[in-house]
Amino acid sequence: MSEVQMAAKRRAPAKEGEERHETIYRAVSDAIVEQRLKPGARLREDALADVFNISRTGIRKILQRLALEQLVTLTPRRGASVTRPTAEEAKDVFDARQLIECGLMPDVARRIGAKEAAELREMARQERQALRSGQQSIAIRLSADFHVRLAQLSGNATLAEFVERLCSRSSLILAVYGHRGHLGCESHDHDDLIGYLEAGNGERAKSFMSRHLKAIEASLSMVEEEDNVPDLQDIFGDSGALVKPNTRY
Amino acid sequence: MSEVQMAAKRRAPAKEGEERHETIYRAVSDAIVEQRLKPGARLREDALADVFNISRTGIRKILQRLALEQLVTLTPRRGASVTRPTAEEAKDVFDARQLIECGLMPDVARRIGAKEAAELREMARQERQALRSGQQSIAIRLSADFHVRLAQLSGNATLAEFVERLCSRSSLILAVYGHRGHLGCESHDHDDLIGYLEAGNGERAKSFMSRHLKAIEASLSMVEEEDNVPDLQDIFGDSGALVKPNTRY
DNA sequence: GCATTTAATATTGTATACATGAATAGCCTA
DNA sequence: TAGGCTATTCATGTATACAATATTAAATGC
Repeated sequence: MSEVQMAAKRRAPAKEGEERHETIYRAVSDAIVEQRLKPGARLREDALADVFNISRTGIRKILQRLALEQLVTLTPRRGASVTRPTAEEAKDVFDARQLIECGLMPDVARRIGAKEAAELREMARQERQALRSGQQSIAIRLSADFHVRLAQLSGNATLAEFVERLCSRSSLILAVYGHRGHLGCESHDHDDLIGYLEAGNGERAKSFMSRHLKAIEASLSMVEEEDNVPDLQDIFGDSGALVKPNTRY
Repeated sequence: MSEVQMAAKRRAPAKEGEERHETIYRAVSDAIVEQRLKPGARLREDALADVFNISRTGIRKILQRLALEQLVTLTPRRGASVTRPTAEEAKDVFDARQLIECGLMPDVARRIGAKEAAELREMARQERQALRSGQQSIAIRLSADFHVRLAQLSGNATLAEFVERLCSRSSLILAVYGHRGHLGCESHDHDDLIGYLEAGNGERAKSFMSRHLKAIEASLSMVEEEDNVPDLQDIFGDSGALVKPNTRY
């Protein structure tokens, strides 16, 4: 049993229904964002229900929420699986982040205070630490958290929620298209950004954020991964016929 | 089972589950957007289940989706009701529209063709017609449809979806804070906008959209409606003590 | 031996029954 | 008669049973 499952089970008994569902939602969401559940992975209702000790009813509710956030894909009569973002979706997501996150920087610069800046620095520190200790998945999530917190500081809850969704999906995109060893966010980018914001320089922060996001996007290798069930005919073509069947499988 | 229910069941025939749910979702969503279901209205699961001849299970699924889109508010153990947007939410929504819709105009101007322009003009025409014939609720929805279609033309599905949600919520905001007789969108604004877009003048379209949205927002009367259970202490304060109890209620 | 059809199995879709908690009405008391 | 308490009613939360469909395995024909 994985750590997620164990943790969830330990937490399971003493919680009220409402909070319980939220906990499970976070557990699944985190597992996806941190790539412990990889794109394409099937999420069977029974299995999840067993793991979290609730009935399928509750699981379905959570899966639907995740589906609306586009972290999982719900195929009728086929069930749920972790979304595998396409290259086009990846482009859309990063374009959206350019528009929204950059657009928010002036507002953030206007509203940020010493307390908020300190909080952000602490988040950036944790992120660096995770990177140093090789916990790349954790680092990805912390990075997303940083961007979300930033958006929240703009004071616009609606746009902050959009950014939250975009960051979740970005984590998924990084998980699929990112190079191992080269995490999206450069180590000190976030600290630099905080500096500009704290100095009240919204425009500087805006252009920095733009470059920051462009850098992340540029670091991706946008090759669509093979299907789970690859079209062998397509892969081997005629040459495949030259090989005896059982030498490969 | 009563005869009425039997008859209704016979009537409800040929749709597949998937499509059926989508139909019901649209029915409820439209009713909310068109103000046939007013903010604050309770949406009892049994009642909806009866109306649409499905079990509460399906209704709950739909209510949850609407809740995630913030068209309905789900209060634990109290059920669902049509969301009553606060003034702050209204501001957030219109700020978000400023950022996103205006930001999309250059893209739209680049991608729009004769066919798309014609389609938009037809939508604008229908909207004017609805206005002329006094169908204000319909006009509000058509206006939202116009803005959504526009966003879709940008080619960014993610941002288009955001705009869709913002427009739905805007309809709710208009329903609550809008003056009767003064619909948000001026009659010919949309036609003018199409002109700029078709001319490929993205920057002009952008600034026009900005003014257009500002005009809508400015037309609202942002007075929060009284609560269902007003805080009398807060309202009357000390002066309330000077009045004999039974002269007011 | 391979392909195609058919049976078995597994998984999701839907409805319903029961449990839990909230709102309400009636009752009792002061 | 007003205030508070209790019992009833009503609505939602949750689990489970059953139905429908997809997947897998087996069997049969070519």
